[in-house]
Amino acid sequence: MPPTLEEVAKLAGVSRSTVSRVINQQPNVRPEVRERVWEVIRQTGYQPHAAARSLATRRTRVIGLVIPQAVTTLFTDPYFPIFMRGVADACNAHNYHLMLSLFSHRRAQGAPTSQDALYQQILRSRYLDGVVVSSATLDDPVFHHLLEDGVPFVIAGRYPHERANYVDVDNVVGARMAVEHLLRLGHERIATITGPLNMFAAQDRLEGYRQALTARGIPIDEHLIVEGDFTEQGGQAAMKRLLPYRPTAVFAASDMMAIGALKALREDGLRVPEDIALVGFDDVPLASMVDPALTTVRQPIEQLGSMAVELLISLLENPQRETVHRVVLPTELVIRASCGVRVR
Amino acid sequence: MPPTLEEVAKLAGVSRSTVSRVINQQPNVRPEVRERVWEVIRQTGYQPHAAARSLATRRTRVIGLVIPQAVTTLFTDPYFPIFMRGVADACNAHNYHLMLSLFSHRRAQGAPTSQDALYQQILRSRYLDGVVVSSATLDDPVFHHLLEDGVPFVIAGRYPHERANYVDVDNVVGARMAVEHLLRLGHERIATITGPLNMFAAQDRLEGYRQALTARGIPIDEHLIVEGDFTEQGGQAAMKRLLPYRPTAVFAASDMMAIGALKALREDGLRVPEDIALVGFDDVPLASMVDPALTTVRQPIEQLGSMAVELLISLLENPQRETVHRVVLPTELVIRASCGVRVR
DNA sequence: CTGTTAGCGCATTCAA
DNA sequence: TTGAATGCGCTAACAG
Repeated sequence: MPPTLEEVAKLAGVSRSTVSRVINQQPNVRPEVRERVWEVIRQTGYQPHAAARSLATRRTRVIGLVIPQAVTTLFTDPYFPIFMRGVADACNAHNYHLMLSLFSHRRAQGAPTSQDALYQQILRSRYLDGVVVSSATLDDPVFHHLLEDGVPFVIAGRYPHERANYVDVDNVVGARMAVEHLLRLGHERIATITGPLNMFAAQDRLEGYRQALTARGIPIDEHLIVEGDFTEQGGQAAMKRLLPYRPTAVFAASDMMAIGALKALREDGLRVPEDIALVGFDDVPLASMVDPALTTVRQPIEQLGSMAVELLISLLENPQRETVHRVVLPTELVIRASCGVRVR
Repeated sequence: MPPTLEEVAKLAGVSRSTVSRVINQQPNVRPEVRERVWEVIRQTGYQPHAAARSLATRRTRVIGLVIPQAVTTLFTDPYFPIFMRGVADACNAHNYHLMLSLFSHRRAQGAPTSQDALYQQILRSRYLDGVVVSSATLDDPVFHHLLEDGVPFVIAGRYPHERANYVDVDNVVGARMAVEHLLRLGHERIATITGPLNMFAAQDRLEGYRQALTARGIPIDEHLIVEGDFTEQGGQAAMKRLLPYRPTAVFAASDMMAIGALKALREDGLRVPEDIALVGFDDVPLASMVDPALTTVRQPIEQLGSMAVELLISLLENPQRETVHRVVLPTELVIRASCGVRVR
């Protein structure tokens, strides 16, 4: 049996309150007493009981990372682990713990509980001080529940609700930079493979594509816009549908889709970048390792995760419910071989 | 303010105990009373307070997934997300929650706390009912702490401690099958790129390699054994070191290393499988997508995660501390193009 | 500066 | 079958 506050107090010859003050770094404890208490804490290996503390303080120091409908994407795309590392690092740095809520597409066999019920349970049982939501679709019910239950939350990705705090990357500008680069290289028939359009990230990248072309006075050809799903297979399939329309360049809204497109082009005997230029988005590690190396838009994925957590924590620790916080991180064009520019 | 047991009891016109019995599915409540209480629970949206419940029951229904020294590997290798999906699914299925403890290699800036201190804190604060440990090295201090604190735990991967429960895949047999396959194809100068040898999985795969050769009466040539680190870059570097010794076939202990090796071979102008045969391990999604498609050893990664959780839960729910549980899942040779067999 | 007191919300004896 | 009483381990007023 691990020691309790009570026991530590007895051993140190003080009251529980004093020990409590010591472990909570509160003032108003005589230095020598403080030292004596620390000594006992060290010797006994005392550690406060999390549940007891939570019950008293009404805070858990646990934040949840909610990833709704864990589509296959998440597990093929390197985005996810990198993002999570950012999240985990920030939690560690601030002494918070991380609860992971992944909801698989398929209903778990043993559980009669729906994803919706699981949300409710986790959110309302007050396991969590706050929540980071990632990769949700626009209409995900989690937002409804979060708002209704008044759970503080931060979204990784834009979300246009008046009470939604979020951290996002500048998808519009990133995509525009990519397409502008292709335009500069002389391309005019530029196609795009979008992400699933029920996600804002996908919508925003498409918007960037549109803006770049429009600014150049090039009319949008809807045949050159095909919806993908952020996966490699999706990119490959989308590219096949694009081929009949003979684009000279393609902007894929994710690196994995670009890699899929690369495959489709190869199968069709087309060379990249000689016959067709290709640009991706994300700059995942794989992007620089494929042949030809992918020109792409780098987004600070890990930082996105850290920032989301840090924003959430700042919300938790100074509750200024009035203001809504939004952060947009910049993206950066990384030029490699696949767009046809000769790199040194 | 969410409702408490007390309030529900009042509304239903019964005592707290009765409501408690109802939510905990206990017998000895008159059906009509039970129904009345449920009705109030539904209407109020009552949900038990996790911390209060934990304090009383001394159980949290939270299990931890501890991944020590989150080396880069974890975030490039698709192994990790797939494993985690298995873990998360099993948790959802059994109504447990998942706490993720990732410890980054680099010390988080804000935190003066060492990884060791973080372990202590998480384990001893009784946030967790039990722990699944993955990807630990042999000498990781977490094992010491777990045993000392008496926290129930299951390791994903073999661990030869008398009190250690684990779930593993049959790395030895898997590796042996891979090498035997190469032997059958007529190869005799078979090299291997191992994983980091401070992990049992790496050791075991090397052992399988040795067994296959020895059984065939082929002496082990230490020049043909090079240590990698499970990453693509590591595989590439290892392959380069191997080239002077002119193997005719290579068994890489992970697919990512095999892909790295592929790259090194290409750079050297060698064709796979014509000039040199290549076999990997894992069967990650990427394995079937590279060119040539990788012959590899499939391990049931997702199942490994689920089984680890299920074993842990069974340990938690029927505490038979005497017995130690060990599960070894089978592996399977998947023959594709990179080994030089013509596939239909 | 320190101790006493009173909950936090629930499960669980024990009586009735 | 039900209710009243007790305590899980801690924090936070409030006195002193």
